[in-house]
Amino acid sequence: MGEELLKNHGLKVTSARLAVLSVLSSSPIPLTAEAIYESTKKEGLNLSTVYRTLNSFEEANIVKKEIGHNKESIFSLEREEDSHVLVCTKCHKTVKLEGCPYHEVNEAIENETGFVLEDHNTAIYGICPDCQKKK
Amino acid sequence: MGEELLKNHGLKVTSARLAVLSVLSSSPIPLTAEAIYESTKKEGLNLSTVYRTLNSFEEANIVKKEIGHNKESIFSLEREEDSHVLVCTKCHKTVKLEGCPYHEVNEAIENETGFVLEDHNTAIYGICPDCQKKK
DNA sequence: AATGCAAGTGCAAATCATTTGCAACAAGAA
DNA sequence: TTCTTGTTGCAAATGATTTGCACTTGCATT
Repeated sequence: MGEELLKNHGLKVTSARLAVLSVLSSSPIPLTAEAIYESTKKEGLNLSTVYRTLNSFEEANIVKKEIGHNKESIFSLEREEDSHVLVCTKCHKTVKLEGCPYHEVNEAIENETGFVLEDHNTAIYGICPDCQKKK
Repeated sequence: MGEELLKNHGLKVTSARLAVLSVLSSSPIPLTAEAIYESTKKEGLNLSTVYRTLNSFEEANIVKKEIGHNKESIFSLEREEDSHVLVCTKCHKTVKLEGCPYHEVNEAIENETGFVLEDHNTAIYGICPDCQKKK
């Protein structure tokens, strides 16, 4: 399944890329390079290969790279609809949001200032109701 | 002038802290630890002292720490009004915004989901009108 | 003003995420 | 199959930030 995708984006089909792609496509939330590396242990990928793969994917617009809660990069497949996820910084539970909550606001800023805003993150961090109780 | 501030927050008054404070208070935009270090060259501070100072300041809620455009931490004084800055990623020109553009949206998300959102960044990145023309 | 102790500091070394140089290797065009 | 070029592994480099340790300083207490 990943083969098509890779070819369409002008990338050679390799087992490393297929492995990374498969991990990403089965994850509902953005992952760190490290996490992807762990999930591909069976394929025996090298961590730097994972990084290089993710970077090619990003250039090819197959994945989106954002900055995670602790400054590490996190990667997720570029999906059609821009869905956003709330992530609890305590328990890592996640909740999907419909659409992009910041879309209108950003558009307004662009119109008022003439700036073109950088693509924003799809992961929004906070503390979930359960973890608030556990306080 | 910084002495009061430090004491009020239960921090010892040291020359390092006063120096960092003075650099921060005369900057309209958030700075990296490196930049602060450079600006305090005359005082001969050690870079790790700058980091430690900034971290104490953050714990004491004197400064706000955010993630800059290239993943480095950037620090700014915690000012009363939450003013936001647009920063051009090409020329680094900055534009102040009035108030917090994301306030209502975030509140809505909190109400809908029960999450308490993490404090968000005051630096918003994009490309300014001039740099767009220079394309 | 002298003293004592906890907190602050400099320095060098450690750490963490990420990148890079280089040699070996595999994908896909010819 | 062969050739060219992109891809990978490995180990070492990098850059931002942190930390261990010995020394110094702020400041509360004599």
